[in-house]
Amino acid sequence: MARALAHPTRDQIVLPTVLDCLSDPTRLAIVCSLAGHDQAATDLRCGDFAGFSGKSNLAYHFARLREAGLISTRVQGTTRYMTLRRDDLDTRFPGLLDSVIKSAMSDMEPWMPVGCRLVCESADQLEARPGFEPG
Amino acid sequence: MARALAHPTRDQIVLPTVLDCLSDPTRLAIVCSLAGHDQAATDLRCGDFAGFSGKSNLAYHFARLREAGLISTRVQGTTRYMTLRRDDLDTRFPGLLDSVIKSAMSDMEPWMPVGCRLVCESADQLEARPGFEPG
DNA sequence: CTCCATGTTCAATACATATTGAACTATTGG
DNA sequence: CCAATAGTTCAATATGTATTGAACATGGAG
Repeated sequence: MARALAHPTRDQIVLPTVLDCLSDPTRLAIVCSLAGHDQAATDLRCGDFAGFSGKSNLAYHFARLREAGLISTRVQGTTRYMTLRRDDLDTRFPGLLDSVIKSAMSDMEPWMPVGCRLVCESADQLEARPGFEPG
Repeated sequence: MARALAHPTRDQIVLPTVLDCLSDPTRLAIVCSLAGHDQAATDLRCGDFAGFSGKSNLAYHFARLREAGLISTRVQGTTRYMTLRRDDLDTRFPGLLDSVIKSAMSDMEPWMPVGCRLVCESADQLEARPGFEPG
């Protein structure tokens, strides 16, 4: 069921909700990972963030990010691929996402959840994915 | 007592805390008011935000803003004058404050607490202040 | 000194949040 | 069909948050 998940429209995205989403260290790290992955060949799956927290906790955070309009989730089989809604966010709040990500990247150490570097600093695990073929 | 309130150092300011502060509609409105008041002759007092909420609730929000490093509070007699820590924030998180404020200003209506326009849209009350003298 | 205004502190409340583990629902592959 | 995989949903918990009103502290004005 629920083949297509509910996403807010561009103009349903509201600033306080977005900021609240970004204020959580785990979610901020997720967003940074997605941003750093922007031009890669594949989107990231839930499982790629296994180092961040437990599965059920990740599902919770992904739902919050999706409902706030920060990410879009594409369902494909049993896996879900996530993308940052860059265009929508840049249109709605110009410059916001860039400055947040840049600020976050410059000093993550104090607040970043353990295991984030797995996704942030390398794409090695991508090649380790079953069925992965480089572009 | 407590002639000088505790303020965090510039490098003690952390991104998630700042975002969390800005994610509350009341605090976001306060910050916007302070930003819009930047080049005026006087700083804003607690009482200038009376329309936002009750006194004790405002004290709570101002403490949060101060402890997060967003505003600095100068005590003078029984009144407290507030300023945005623009330089510190711009140094620490370049572009962040501007984009947040610009985004907030562009569509406040949906989330802004009642009474905000009192401070945002006019400076009439400044002249109504006891002892106010225009520059 | 006494009144008044400004703002804080405290206790109580109602509510939201992040995190956990266990149970459940698909979907894929042998 | 069977087993494994990916991820959700639910219930429980612990903790943080915003908001309120009443009581308190402090400084200025008559």
